[in-house]
Amino acid sequence: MGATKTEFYTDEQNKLAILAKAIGHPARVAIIDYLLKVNACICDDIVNELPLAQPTISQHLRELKNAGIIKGSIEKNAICYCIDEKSLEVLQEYLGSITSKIKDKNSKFC
Amino acid sequence: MGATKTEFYTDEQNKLAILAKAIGHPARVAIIDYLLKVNACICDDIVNELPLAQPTISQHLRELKNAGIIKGSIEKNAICYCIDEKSLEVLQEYLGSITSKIKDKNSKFC
DNA sequence: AATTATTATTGTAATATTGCAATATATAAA
DNA sequence: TTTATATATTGCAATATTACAATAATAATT
Repeated sequence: MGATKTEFYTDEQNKLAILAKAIGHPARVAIIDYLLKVNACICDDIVNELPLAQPTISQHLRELKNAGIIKGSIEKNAICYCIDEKSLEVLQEYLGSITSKIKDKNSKFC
Repeated sequence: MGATKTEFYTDEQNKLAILAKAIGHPARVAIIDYLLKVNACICDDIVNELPLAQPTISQHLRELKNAGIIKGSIEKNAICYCIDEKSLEVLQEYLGSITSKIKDKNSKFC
């Protein structure tokens, strides 16, 4: 026990869960916010911005990257990270479809 | 170590992370999908729908409820769960603001 | 080549999550 | 009141996540 039964769910359900999970930590929300604020790619500035050690930031960046939320490219001797809006749109559209479905049906069930 | 440094982040960052985290498990995505499919409130039908034991479902429902994603009301001798679109909209709008910001700036940084 | 700066990896401790059996609770029906 | 039905709680084992120190790897600079 203890392990998620990934194989039971649809690919879409798993994909959405992976995306949401990646955003599901305040440090990673803060990283996303920071990447937006500075308008682009940042490297170890994040380490100075957040109260976390460099390996921890690196770990969070990897998780965001694995989920497809950010992408990184080599820039001089640093790595340049920025947001990949495509995957965020997937999640956004999912949420949008839910809220619009509920509104369409104007359901007042509970 | 091991504990998230919640107190450092803004309330909004923590709130968004809690919402996203709640969606960040395929079982909970499946529960949301099912609640939508049957168009309303469901009780232990979820237990028959998903490959998880009743206590596990109950636990996932509690997490969705704590995050404000679903709400439950007592209905006969069962409890009637359905989606509370308000909190999903918060997350949706956050994601929307990100993607539109990126598109506005038409940034090609990496 | 040695130094510096930036990011990644490894190992590990603390904590959190996932899942379930067993049990408890609560309400409806008999 | 007993029985059946639906949901919640507790306790526990397995697994995953979070965070960091130490170290490695990589690339630019001197």
